[in-house]
Amino acid sequence: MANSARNLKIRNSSLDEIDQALIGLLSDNARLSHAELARSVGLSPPSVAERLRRLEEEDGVVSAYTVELDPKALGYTLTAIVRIRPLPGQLHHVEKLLIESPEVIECDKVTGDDCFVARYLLRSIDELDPILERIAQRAQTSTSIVKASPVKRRLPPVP
Amino acid sequence: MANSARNLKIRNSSLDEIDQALIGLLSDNARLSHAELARSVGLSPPSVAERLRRLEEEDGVVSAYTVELDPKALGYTLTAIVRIRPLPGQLHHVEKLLIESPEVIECDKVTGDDCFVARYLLRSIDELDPILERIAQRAQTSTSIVKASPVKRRLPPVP
DNA sequence: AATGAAAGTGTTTATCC
DNA sequence: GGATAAACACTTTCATT
Repeated sequence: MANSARNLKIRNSSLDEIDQALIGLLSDNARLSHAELARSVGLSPPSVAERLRRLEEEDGVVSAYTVELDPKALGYTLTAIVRIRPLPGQLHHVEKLLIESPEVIECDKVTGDDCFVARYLLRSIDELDPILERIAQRAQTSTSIVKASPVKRRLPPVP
Repeated sequence: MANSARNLKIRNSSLDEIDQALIGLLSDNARLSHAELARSVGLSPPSVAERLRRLEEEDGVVSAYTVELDPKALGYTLTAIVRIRPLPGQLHHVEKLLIESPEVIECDKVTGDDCFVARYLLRSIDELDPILERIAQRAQTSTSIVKASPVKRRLPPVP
């Protein structure tokens, strides 16, 4: 599976051009049929199905097919990146608070003075202060508002 | 489309339970067939197709179907979050450098002292210093290594 | 908004190379 | 690893409610 001998092959050499093409096509539209993919890469549909099975189950390179939602269309007009340094003894409370906040769409625990880096989706700037006030009881925070996203979330380079 | 009168409906009221269920099912597996989705939500396949068309084209809530790749399976063992403050006059050079670096999988331009927050995927810790050295000519940086991800990238809350 | 029917496509399994 | 063929399943369009 993902940690088998075959995996070493991927880390050390690379996926062939057809696998790369399949990943590229699916990253643009994960709902393309095997038949459509097959026409694009010049293989038969069963061959495409077998390659995808290997990418998913053997190599573990493809971990999921998912949907992207447009935050704006859902009314989220603002993204904030908040660095959070819990006060002594508050680390677990803070981590739990972040995990249980649905407006936190991503949170990493990092080295350095700031323990957490969280990404918040907000409906308006008015939501920010109450959120920070709640954390302020347990942590120091440093907030940045996202003005633009020069690199929107993209795939890891495929070797 | 995404900015029509219908969009106001979504911002102010909400998607119904079936639309929410469809989004939930597709977020787990974007390749589910209309037939499978229809069985799960208790509608016919053409009704599911029509609802998805509206979510995509009219509401603009569903913006894409995509694939997730496992960074580990591709040999990326480390994630770094780097805050970057360009030196005077270097802002555009720095932004271009970030956009053109494939190891940067996400970068936001933010308010505050740090101008950019970039997420790097690295094959080993040895890659970090050369990357930072290159930026150091044009910007001050502050680097955090990701130790854990209490909240992995998740969808915006659907009202 | 949703349905059923029908025509057109797509998927999957087995077999062969 | 890949192809073909055949049985089965799904998608899409349209008329209907």
